[in-house]
Amino acid sequence: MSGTRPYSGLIERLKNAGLRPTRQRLALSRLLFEGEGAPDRHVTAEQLHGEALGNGIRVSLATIYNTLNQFTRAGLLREVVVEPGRSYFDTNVDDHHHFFFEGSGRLMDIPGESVQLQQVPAAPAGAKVRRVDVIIRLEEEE
Amino acid sequence: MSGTRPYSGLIERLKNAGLRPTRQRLALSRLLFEGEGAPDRHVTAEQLHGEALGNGIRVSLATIYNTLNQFTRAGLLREVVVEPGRSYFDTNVDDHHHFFFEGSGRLMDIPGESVQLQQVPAAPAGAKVRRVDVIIRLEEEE
DNA sequence: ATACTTGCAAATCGTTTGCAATACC
DNA sequence: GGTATTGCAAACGATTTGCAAGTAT
Repeated sequence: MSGTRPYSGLIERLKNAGLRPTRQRLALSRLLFEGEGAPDRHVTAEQLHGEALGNGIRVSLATIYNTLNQFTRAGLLREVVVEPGRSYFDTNVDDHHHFFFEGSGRLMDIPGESVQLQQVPAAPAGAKVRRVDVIIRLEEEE
Repeated sequence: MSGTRPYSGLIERLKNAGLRPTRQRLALSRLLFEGEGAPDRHVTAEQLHGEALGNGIRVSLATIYNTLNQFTRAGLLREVVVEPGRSYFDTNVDDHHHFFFEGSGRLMDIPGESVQLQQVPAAPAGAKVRRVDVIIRLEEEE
């Protein structure tokens, strides 16, 4: 299942982000950015941990958390808050919004152009808009 | 500070929601729906607890949590998720969106009409839209 | 009287942290 | 070699839960 160029540009990518390309960071990058479902992945720490273990990658959950946070700070990931008490990380860092399936807890990108705010209200004085999140919460029918 | 009609329609409101109007539920309703800042309040459990204690209302934090959840289920409150690890409850149950001040963790309503989605993408097959949340994240300038 | 609520303390969940061992440059 | 990173286990903060005691109808 491993390709011929196992680490393509991932090492560079990590270095550019100011992160040492360690074994675990590389392996996780691979899952996140080149794995099944990339480039539009939405993972929780637990999920990624399970996936790593399933692929024979030995990483502690603490490292998963640390890595996800570092990647987020470095701009490689984006954190999405939809549920109290659980964080999702999105491999798509561009401007876009989300569908959230309430039943299964699954998150899905909405292509950037298909939601358009007609008018974003002016930010209150002394504040500036850092980001606009649109979450369309879905109920799954049987 | 207590008015002449201390419980106005709150008892009815609770009864209609299928909740017994107990001492603590009434007191909390009063803070939430008739207190300072009503009818547009955004509280965390901790905040409401502190406020209750400050007003001489003896309630346990567990009861605050249970009450907020019951009120939410009953449609008297709406839960807003903006930060990982902290839940806000909104006394405004109508359709509307929020400004979120990242520095202070303060939440503010945006009047319903001033944000308009130009086109809400169709829900994926087998799912229907339950709610659309728009959160405008603000950075406070100095 | 009966069923529902409350408070407390303990339990749980997701996440973070301290620190000794280990890997990277 | 020196610094950054990892893993483990303990610590944490927010929230939930079990159960005995109290309260509403």
